[in-house]
Amino acid sequence: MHVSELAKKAKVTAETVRHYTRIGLLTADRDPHNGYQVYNKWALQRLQFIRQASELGFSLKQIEDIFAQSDSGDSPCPMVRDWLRQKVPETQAKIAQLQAHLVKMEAALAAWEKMPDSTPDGYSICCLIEEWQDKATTPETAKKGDAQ
Amino acid sequence: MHVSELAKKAKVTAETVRHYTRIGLLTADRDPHNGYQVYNKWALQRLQFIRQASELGFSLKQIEDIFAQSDSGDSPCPMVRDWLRQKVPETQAKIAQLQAHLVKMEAALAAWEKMPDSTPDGYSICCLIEEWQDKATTPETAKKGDAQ
DNA sequence: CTTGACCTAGGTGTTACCTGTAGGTTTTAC
DNA sequence: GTAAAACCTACAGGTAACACCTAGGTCAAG
Repeated sequence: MHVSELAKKAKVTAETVRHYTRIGLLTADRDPHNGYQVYNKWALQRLQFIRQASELGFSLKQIEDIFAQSDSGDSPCPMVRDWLRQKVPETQAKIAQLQAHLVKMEAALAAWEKMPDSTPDGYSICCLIEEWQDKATTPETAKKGDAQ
Repeated sequence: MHVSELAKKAKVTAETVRHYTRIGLLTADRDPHNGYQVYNKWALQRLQFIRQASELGFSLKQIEDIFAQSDSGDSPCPMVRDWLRQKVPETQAKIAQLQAHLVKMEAALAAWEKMPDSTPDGYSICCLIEEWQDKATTPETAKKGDAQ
């Protein structure tokens, strides 16, 4: 099958398929007739695997490593397990951060119902965002974990 | 103050300050003596604003727009409010997705305690990830049905 | 006067794609 | 029976939001 067909089957864009092919995550034969990329069913399986892993938060680089391990005849499972164990607390942290933001946003939206729009006066840019700086900057939730 | 001092005060890296300056989010005077960038307290305020907005999920592009609006004498508040209103459901969706992943990961880790590592056999790449494909993907989402 | 900490500019690297261009192929229309 | 429309392809370059690197200029201390 060609790029688009494979893409449809895996519910990704054709460009994504090309991207994965470019970086070597997928391999394809060439149709001698027109030079098109031709994928087989193993490519579909790999692609589905990539999407699964990707959705779980694995980077394409890591997925490449998994494939390399697998292709060299070793089980990638222990590696994957280790990564996942790391990912659990990371994901929890991300969720916590997003939830904090959500709370901020909702509080802000609620508060702003009563606040007038502030015209910039040289002191403040947008009271809507600055307001929170005072109340909302997390005192104990150090956000140094932002920089990855 | 120079780059590093400003960076320290806002708890970002000097590179970040330079980046924001390069793209015009921050402005600086030049020390005529040596050509160093010199920031004032308004720059610090803007930088803190950028960080606040950024953490709320605004892109630098959007922040640029907020500044442009603000600098042209109009209140950016209505714009910001609208964006935030959009962001709330988006954030909720992200949280839901992450939580789903978390559940998957934890379930997988638990299940894998009892599963053997699979050596690649040509059929499967890593059972640890593939296993879930069956359980975790929406059951009715049959992936055939292509009219080709 | 050298060491080390800081600064400059511009450039490439990163991640995971997306967009744009130029052209080949297949289908539909007359 | 051919010509335009519709759809496909490949490859180059762009995007966000920085980080890092090169190669050098500057400044206070020893």
